Amino acid sequence: MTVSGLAEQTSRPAALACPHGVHEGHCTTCPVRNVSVCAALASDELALLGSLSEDVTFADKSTLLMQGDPANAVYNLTEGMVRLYRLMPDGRRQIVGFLLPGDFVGLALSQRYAFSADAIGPVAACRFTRASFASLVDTKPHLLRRLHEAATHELTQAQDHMVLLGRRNAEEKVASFLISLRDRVVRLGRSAITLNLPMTRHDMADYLGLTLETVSRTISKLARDHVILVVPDGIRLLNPARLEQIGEG
Amino acid sequence: MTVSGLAEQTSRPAALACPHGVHEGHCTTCPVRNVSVCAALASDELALLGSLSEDVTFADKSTLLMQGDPANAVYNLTEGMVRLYRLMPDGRRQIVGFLLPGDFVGLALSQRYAFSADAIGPVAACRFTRASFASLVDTKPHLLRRLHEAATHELTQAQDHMVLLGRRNAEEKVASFLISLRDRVVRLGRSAITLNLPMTRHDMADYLGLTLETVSRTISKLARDHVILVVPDGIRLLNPARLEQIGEG
DNA sequence: AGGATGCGTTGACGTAGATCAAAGAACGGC
DNA sequence: GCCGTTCTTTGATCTACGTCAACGCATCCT
Repeated sequence: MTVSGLAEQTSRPAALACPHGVHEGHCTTCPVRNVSVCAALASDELALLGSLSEDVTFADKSTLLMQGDPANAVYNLTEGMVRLYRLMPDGRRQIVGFLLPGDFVGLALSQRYAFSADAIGPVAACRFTRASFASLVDTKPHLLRRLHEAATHELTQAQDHMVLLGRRNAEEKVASFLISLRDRVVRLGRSAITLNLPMTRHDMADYLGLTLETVSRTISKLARDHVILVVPDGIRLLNPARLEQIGEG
Repeated sequence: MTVSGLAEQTSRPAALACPHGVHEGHCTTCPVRNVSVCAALASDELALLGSLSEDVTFADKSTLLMQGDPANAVYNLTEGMVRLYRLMPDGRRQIVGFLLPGDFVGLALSQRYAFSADAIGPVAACRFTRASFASLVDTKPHLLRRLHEAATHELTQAQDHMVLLGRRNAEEKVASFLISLRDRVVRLGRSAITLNLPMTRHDMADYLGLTLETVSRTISKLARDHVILVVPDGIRLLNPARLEQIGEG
């Protein structure tokens, strides 16, 4: 599903943007050029980082890593979307974040993963072994500094999300979810008025502390009130052949 | 108020305990001996850190720092309790954490504070200027590493709290709040069966995403069910003179 | 002493959102 | 094509928690 019509917001500074101006916006094709670390690295380090990584892909719904597993790898997303979540023993799930291209998974450098992660649709990523990543970090203080900044930024976002979960109603939750996702997508250099939502209502609900029915009703209401415009299938809309079929139908 | 009777839990590892075994448990009298950084510091660095800090106190309800203010200082709590919170424009509040002795405030090393902090009861702390703390960190990679570990640990706790806020009911929220606070106090070397709760019902509610009435009712219910034992005033209970007065009354 | 203030508890009642249920759309497999 | 599965939407109903209100108890101030 795709929604559009979100009012433009004063954009927050791109916290992880490359201060060298070497890269135009985010660089998502290769992790060594990813803005969240590139700025701290010299060219020989970039080469080293590149030699340490390998490209991997994940199918829809496949698992990148599981909560409690030994943290053997660090991933950098290059294509697609990933959900991070915690499961309670009785099956209740809390999604703690969605990852977009350019984001890292498993950066904590702790012994075990604190959450599970799986692919929403096809995903491409760069994989580092934890050992090589950790040893690289050990020898490059400025890289650690970047890492710490990234962790700090995540912490701020986590606090934002606590406010959302604890003190916002359903409509506010859905609205700020759409806006913050829109802002992140914009920072990747994508469209500001149309937003693709590859995750299910269930995913959104588990992210927002709601049920899938409430999410569905709330989105319906936002569309009814003309706050957003729902485009059930953006791909088909943009495909003339299929459009004709719709016209014929 | 004080509660007791919380069942013993398998204790989590003290993530920030001093691995050198130099200190018995937490050292709360002075920040330079605080376990969360001590392990990474040599004696000359400890001395330097000590010379950079100054002891300060805060009265009940006074403000240590405010969201959005320039982050000029880092504090290390030595006595008392502090609440960290975000305010929404309409006054709704989300408490994102309570600090105990040994905890740091303002460690993010970012330009501005991401939350407000104020004292719950009298508080003692050590204060570092941000500049001196940051320059010290700049020259000591291993200290930065400790800092990053601390941030990572906080992030894990933040995710725990998201699960609580998004997917637990009122009774589960209050129960896990009491248990996790108990665990933290135990790690400070204090009593495991009695827990002091200096914050108000309102504070707990704003931490747990509830109203103060629901918190009050839930605690009453836990006491009625003999899950916890509520001691309205532990100080007075332990004071023989006052006890006699109660006996006379 | 007496009034104001803050905090906690409890009751009565209202409601946002959960739960239960049904149906349709899209998709993949055979 | 048909069937099973997954996802979404919508309606009806229920309930956990919020809201409103009253009251008791400390503490503090004058």
